[in-house]
Amino acid sequence: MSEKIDTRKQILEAARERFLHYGYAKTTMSEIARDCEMSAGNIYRFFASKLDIAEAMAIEFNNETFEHFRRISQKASAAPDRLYEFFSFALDETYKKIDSDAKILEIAEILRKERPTFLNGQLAEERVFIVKILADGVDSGAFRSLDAPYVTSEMIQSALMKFRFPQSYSALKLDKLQYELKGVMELIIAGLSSGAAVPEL
Amino acid sequence: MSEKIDTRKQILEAARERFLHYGYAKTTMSEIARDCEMSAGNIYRFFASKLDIAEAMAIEFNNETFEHFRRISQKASAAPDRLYEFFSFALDETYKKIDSDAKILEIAEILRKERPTFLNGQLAEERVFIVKILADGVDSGAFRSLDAPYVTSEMIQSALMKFRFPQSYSALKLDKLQYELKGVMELIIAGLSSGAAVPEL
DNA sequence: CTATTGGAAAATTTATAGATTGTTCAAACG
DNA sequence: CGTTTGAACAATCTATAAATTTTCCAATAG
Repeated sequence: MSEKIDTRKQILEAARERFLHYGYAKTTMSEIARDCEMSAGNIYRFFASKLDIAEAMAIEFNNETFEHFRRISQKASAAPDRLYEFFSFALDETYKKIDSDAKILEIAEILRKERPTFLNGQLAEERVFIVKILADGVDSGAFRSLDAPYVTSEMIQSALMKFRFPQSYSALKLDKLQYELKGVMELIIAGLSSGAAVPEL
Repeated sequence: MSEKIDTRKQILEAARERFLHYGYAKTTMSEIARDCEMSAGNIYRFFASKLDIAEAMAIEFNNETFEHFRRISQKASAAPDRLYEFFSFALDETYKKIDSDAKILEIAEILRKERPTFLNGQLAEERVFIVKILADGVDSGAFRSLDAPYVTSEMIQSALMKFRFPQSYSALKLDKLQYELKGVMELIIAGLSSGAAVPEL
């Protein structure tokens, strides 16, 4: 049973190396299989498709990032600072990873097109951390009380989409994106602040 | 001299009909020229390239929208309402136009790829109206005083990009986009409100 | 002299035949 | 019995030659 898990890991590892080195499109199932000393057909006992290998890779890939997110969301610093640090870290991390390796962008784009729900799932997971920061901020009095913190976290994500997927949504360089993120973040945090007047739209 | 302008208009009109009917890629310079009873080569005395015809079309196209923007920005209603109306109108208008005709999206996408600065110019023009609304809001006391209204308008545009180019930046349907716009707008207007506390980031 | 043309060069697109690849599954294996 | 294979099939990609299109410009027309 643990052997099955090991084989899965082995396939994933072989795929990762190929994908990052040659790109998703340019690596074949046979190549991955050869690296694992098995037949291509056998991979399908562990992954339903090539796309699912990419998805599994992305999940592993994001798990590291989520670990950072958790740490940031649990910091002792003020909620507004944590909220900014959260998105600031996400921008730097994502931008640098993709910038260092065009192959990562290829996989990200493919998943965005072929597995649109996967991305939504990832965003939903991130919302957990955002909601935590919002709740802390409300408790500490830094933020006004929120009718629906979960919905608010969706709106924050919506406004900051451009910075969460920098290379997909714009062609701006990191420093320009950082500058803009800071500006938008100031507006959002001001909008969450205790004194802010929520309009009736 | 007025004849030159007329010819230009004629080319533009012929191109518009072809582009909207058959799409940008599927109409050729010869077809446009034939409609105008001239040779393809002669078009180049009026437009430097086929792309420039599309760009000129987009400018005309946007001028109508800008007229609406101007009207909204000059309304008597409260500044926050005008700000919301501005982006709400932009969303509805853009979404419906593109939804009614896939050819318009084709042109928009081509301009986005081949003429990235053109789009920036259009956004800059829109900022004039946003700055006006912001200034009015500051004067009336609805908004807090702003260090740099122009920069603030850039940040607002950045946060609302998704709604300004709905079909390019997401696959959401109009009602979902309207719902999200309202939520993000509430946050932004709250962030602009007199009581809002601007953080030091 | 300017306006316009028609054809030629360069760039791009289309078509398609051939090869490759993702995926399935009956048969072989351990 | 559960694993694994390798051949088969459909889908996709590649290469490239032919055709089309954009763009330019020397020659022509007015």
